[in-house]
Amino acid sequence: MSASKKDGRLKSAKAASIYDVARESGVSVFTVSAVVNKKSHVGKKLLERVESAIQKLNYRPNLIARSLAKQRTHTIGMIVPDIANPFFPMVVRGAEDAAQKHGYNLLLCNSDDNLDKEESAVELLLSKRVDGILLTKAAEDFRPAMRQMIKEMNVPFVLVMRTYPKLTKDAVITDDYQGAYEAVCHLARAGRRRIGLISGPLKISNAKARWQGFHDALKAKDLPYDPELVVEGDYRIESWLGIFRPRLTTVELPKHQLGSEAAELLIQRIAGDRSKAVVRKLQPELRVRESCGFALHVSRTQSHDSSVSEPLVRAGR
Amino acid sequence: MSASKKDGRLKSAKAASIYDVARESGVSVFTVSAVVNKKSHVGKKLLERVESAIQKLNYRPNLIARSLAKQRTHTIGMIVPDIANPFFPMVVRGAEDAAQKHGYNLLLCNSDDNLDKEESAVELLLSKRVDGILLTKAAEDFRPAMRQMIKEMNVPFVLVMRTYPKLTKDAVITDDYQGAYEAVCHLARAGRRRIGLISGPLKISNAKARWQGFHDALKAKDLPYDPELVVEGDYRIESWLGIFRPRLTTVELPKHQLGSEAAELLIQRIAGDRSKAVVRKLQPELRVRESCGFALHVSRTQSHDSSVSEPLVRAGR
DNA sequence: TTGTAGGCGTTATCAA
DNA sequence: TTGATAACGCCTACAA
Repeated sequence: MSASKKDGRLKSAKAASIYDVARESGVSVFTVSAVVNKKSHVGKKLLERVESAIQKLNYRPNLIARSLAKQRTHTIGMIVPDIANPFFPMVVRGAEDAAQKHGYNLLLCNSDDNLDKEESAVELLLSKRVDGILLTKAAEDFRPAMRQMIKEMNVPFVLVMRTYPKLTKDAVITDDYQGAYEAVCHLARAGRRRIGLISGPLKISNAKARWQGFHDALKAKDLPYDPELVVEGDYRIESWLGIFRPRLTTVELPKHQLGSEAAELLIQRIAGDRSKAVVRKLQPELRVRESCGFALHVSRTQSHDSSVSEPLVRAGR
Repeated sequence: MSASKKDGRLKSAKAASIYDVARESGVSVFTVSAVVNKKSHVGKKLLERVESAIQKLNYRPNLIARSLAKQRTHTIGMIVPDIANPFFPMVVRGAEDAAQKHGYNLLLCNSDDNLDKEESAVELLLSKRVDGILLTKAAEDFRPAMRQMIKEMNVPFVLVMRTYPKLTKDAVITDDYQGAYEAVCHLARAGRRRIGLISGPLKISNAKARWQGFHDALKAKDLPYDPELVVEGDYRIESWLGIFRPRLTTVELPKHQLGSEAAELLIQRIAGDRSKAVVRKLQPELRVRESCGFALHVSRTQSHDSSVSEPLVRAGR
């Protein structure tokens, strides 16, 4: 009676259930459940029998059934505009790291910044009974129907990169204005007088905020604003940027942190935290490079992210 | 009896179930189920009653319960080494597109090319009863325990980017040898004599295959092999590459296709296709740039992917 | 410490 | 065309 042969027979059969284990070890399902979940003390004898039965049948708890019984899936839904857009992988990674740490998994959806896709993704995630949703936006704004959903939703919801004034939901965003402002100030202090900006499309609120910070800082420092030095690039430009000579001074968005903080916040809510909604503003990191004349590294966050950079401020001579 | 008030009350309550809908509309759960799934003809009267009840209660089928009953989750598990590695986002996007098209979702895991994490990810996915698994590898090889699991697994399994000789499982990989070989031949035909290679770490089989193709092609074309012209970069180098002047000729891996074909294959298996395992070798696309003296675009695949490039062959003068 | 039985929200079988 | 009712695999009072 070689086990391998027996296993071979069972191969294409259904996976063993808690009942199979109970039968095999001659105990009740309760006992098996207690063993599997390490709850309630189980006598040594039974424990051993159950454990060997589990081994023998290669039993693996069915998390779907557990989810149904406990009304918890330990799954987080994450909607991003496009995972292939270089901005998001690190955000997703941050979220996954935090999720993983707390025993959660990520169900990933791409919305292409298309409001219909976004809505149906939310619908789907709700039907799949995820414990919470991370909604990441790049360009498009919220549609009334979506705002309504978000408001009435009774599963936790954390917005990433976007929010709107009257929203009473959690959000994790970057302090774009401040990041640009400080970058300009820094360059000005370094004696630069012709400071330019490479940013994303100005119709996007983040890019607009950056421009505003850039603009206000110039004014504060009594420097001229020269439209010629403002480039409204698309986001793909960013991965160029580290190799220009002289290398450009940039403002790095804490992408990994963006994802991980959002996930942490979400998980806190899932755990039952009913305190007032928060909007967490993350500070970008100024990465000073040769373009500003000397190498100084000002770290304002403990960002994980150091591979790809979000372009922002550039100094000419 | 304003509906909004009633909804307000129900807000933090549990979501409506099929029983609630049945009660509300005075029919059996069967009828509701039939309406929801558009199966079995339901009389016009009942249909209307059920539909309005669904509307009123904001009923949303519980896909967890459905999964348990149907033994299908419509979820695919996808394991990647690191979504933040620029190679993978497009692969994941390809998989997601194909999955989405067939009504599947993606549960994403990062393995960091760490065999323990990889194994526990597989375990978890199996426990979550995903319908199939997409395993993407970059560097590490398969561990015996893993090979065993893959072999005995009774959920479909498609390997991406890696396989091994005796494996009798589906895989989608790139024809690295051929890609490099043809690129060199092309450059040689264009009259180039000093041809160099920028590749990934040579301990990785793909990079090795590329080097081999590069090497063999040089030999076939009677060109000298100069170790000085071979750079063993890491993969991050690739996103630089489009802006060098003269721009380098590269071999693009069909990343999106890699993901989508793998997912399509997997879904086919999930649907019950029991035919012999296949190893699909995707042909890379040679992107000819100034570095080879003229601009010709040779397309060998219908790859979606045109944003970031996988560096490969470079011609000097 | 261990067992029994009901519930979680669907689908599916078999009658009516 | 509809309606009961038993799975699906797990958790969890409540009992023993």
